[in-house]
Amino acid sequence: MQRRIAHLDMDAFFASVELLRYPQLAGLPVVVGGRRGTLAGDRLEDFPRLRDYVGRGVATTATYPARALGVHSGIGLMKAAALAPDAILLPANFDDYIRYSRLFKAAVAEIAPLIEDRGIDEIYIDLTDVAGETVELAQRIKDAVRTATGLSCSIGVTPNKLLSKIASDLHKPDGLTVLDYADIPTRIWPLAARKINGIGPRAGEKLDAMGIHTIGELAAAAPERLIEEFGQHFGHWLTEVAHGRDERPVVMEREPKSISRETTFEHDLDVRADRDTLTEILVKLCERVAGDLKRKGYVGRTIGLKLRYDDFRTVTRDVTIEQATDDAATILAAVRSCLRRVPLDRRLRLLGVRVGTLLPPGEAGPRPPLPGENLRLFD
DNA sequence: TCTGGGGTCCTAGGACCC
DNA sequence: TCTGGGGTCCTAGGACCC
Repeated sequence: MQRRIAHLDMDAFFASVELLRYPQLAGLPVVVGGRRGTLAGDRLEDFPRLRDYVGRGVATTATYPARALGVHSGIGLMKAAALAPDAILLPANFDDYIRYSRLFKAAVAEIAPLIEDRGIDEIYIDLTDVAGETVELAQRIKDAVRTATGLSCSIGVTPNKLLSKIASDLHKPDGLTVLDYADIPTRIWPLAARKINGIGPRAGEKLDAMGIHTIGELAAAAPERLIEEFGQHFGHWLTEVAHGRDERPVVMEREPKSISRETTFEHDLDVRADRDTLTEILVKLCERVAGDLKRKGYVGRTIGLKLRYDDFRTVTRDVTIEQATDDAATILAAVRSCLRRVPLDRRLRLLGVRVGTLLPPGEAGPRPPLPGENLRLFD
């Protein structure tokens, strides 16, 4: 039986939440990003402008008027300032966004409970067993989200997650798009291959170089050629998605695989001259990761260190310890052993700490045997 | 004055085991 | 002048996503 899967994406989520608080900014180019700062007053002329920003932040979200000027999420704020110097720059208020995220998800769950979380502003919804005609149902969900939050969203409904993700983006903002397999040649194939979730900048570039620009051209490409260029797994997947095939289920719960914290410094730090500062940062990162683990009730066995040099090269080292932990001092000791294995001949711009191989609450059983420990002869 | 922070998944080689 | 084959775990890096 054919499924009915929705993808719901909040429109310019962070920026839209900010506009609820500052309605006087409606219709203006607004960018959310940068380090936290405080706003002075409510008058329009008191809001900080992009042109005054100095630092290493990136844009998290931009309102549609800001996007029209070329400011998209992920762009460096200094670069964005060159494109839209008069745009208003607001610091992110994550507590607010989490609050609104819970509100919209709860509103959807009242109508359709089978929801998969895809981050703070996106969900998949399995509507297969929910009664009602598709367009009316999708409109009901949009209305419920608006009533609960005052915010608009875009929805795509199709037989699978892959197509719904593409469909929800087709008529943003405030979109409602329903597609079936029969629509693939006319609605999906003309789109750029990069529109497929999972084809990023690198794969997109490589496809371009192969003369494959649209999803239709990808569907027409010889599967053997794609496998030759991209490997068995990814190559085969490219053929499948180009034809709109995707059987992934909507999954409600998932155990986390790792928990991490990282920070980019205001300016690059020198390993010798700034060693005390770096030490302090690393200790704090370990404490924050340990706090996250405790709060969420996990322990982990793989402790990782990440660092990024001033030339943006990133290296990681990790070590697996015997006993899973959520203890800051234990994590720090493991991080220290990682630090000894990494070249420290350049200035640093980032440090990060990660704990993986997590055990869910209550499953922190006996440590697994070390290699060679279970020595048995002749069995 | 380029390029955040928190994640997942895949690949690939070596160690080790049966 | 022979030296399998399959499996898991560990580590490092990279692509990608929100």
